[in-house]
Amino acid sequence: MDVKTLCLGVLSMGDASGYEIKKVFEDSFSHFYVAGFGSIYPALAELTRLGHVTCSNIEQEKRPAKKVYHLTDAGLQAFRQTLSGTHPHHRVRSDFMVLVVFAHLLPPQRVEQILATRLEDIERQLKLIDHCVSENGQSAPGTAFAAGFARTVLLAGRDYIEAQRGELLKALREKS
Amino acid sequence: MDVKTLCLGVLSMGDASGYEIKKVFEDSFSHFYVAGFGSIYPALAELTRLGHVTCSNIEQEKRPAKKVYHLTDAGLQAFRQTLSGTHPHHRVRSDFMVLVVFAHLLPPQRVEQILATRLEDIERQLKLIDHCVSENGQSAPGTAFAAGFARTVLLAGRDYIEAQRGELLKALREKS
DNA sequence: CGCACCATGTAAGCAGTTACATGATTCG
DNA sequence: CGAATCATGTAACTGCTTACATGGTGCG
Repeated sequence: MDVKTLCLGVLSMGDASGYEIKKVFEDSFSHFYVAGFGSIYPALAELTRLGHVTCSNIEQEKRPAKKVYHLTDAGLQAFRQTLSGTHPHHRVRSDFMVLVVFAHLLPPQRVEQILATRLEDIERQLKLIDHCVSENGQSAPGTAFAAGFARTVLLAGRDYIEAQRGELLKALREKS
Repeated sequence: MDVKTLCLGVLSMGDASGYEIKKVFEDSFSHFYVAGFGSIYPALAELTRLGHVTCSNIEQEKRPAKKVYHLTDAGLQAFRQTLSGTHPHHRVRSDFMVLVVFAHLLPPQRVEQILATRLEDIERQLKLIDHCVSENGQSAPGTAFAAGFARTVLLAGRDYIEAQRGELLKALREKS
């Protein structure tokens, strides 16, 4: 699953500019996919070349002109095709977990800070999800399921850290 | 956090060959970091060049010779340094979530299969973690914390899918 | 007056994946 | 007898990140 495919997905929910697509990535997809301008703009150019999207230049007053992209039938078909052939991977790459595993090589104070930072990040993501859910009144059924899934998993992680942080720090302080 | 750093981490737990390091990645780290031979072998070569590890050729009977790597003091110091400067990111890249969000574009049967596959993957990872925990009697305190965290999060995800799958499929079938 | 937001792009570089290449041993 | 395990590596490719480049508007 690449950025091109995700852009098709965003555009299947309505026309948008590259800048607006980036915002959807940040606001709604950030808990399972991250992408910056450096990958989105080239992806949109390539999709235009392939005929999966069309592009209109929209002049604006008191604002820079923007390029609004629109999903074509061929694009929607290609998106469906890609979804059909995609295995439901779910990969985590967590520096947080690495830091925790090797916590005994760090000052306990630093470990405390790592846990606190992780909790803050979780809280931020929870707020993002709640905001999305309250804003998009009736969206696709999958969106609600995905939001609920993410919420549940984040809450479980938060509660675990809060419940076990004392134990971990005690063990680390005892060993040193 | 790159593969080089992770290799230093594995070697901080004891000498190992590239092949054995790969097994540690698969058995113990797979739920938060994935790496293949194509990144591990070049990483070890680079670490040797940097003096972070030393390498001994060990001939074996009825088995190919292997290169056993050993962490140097400089290597451990470099590892600690890297850990100190690493922000505890926790990024998820989930094709599963993408598929769920756009479930309304797929046949309900396929969605059912996606959820089932995800449940199988979770079950597999849970078994891996339980196996690691039971094998490594008394490891570092961070390892136990990390295993518990991963376990908790996986269980929460599994339970959510099991509780909500019926609702999702009902909604999808109603719309089509 | 400085920062954040709106808006689009390019180019260099890096990390990691995938495929290829080789070959003995052991187990079912 | 075929598949899995043990064992190491290279090379091409891909996909993404980061930094650069530009510039008007609105807010505190």
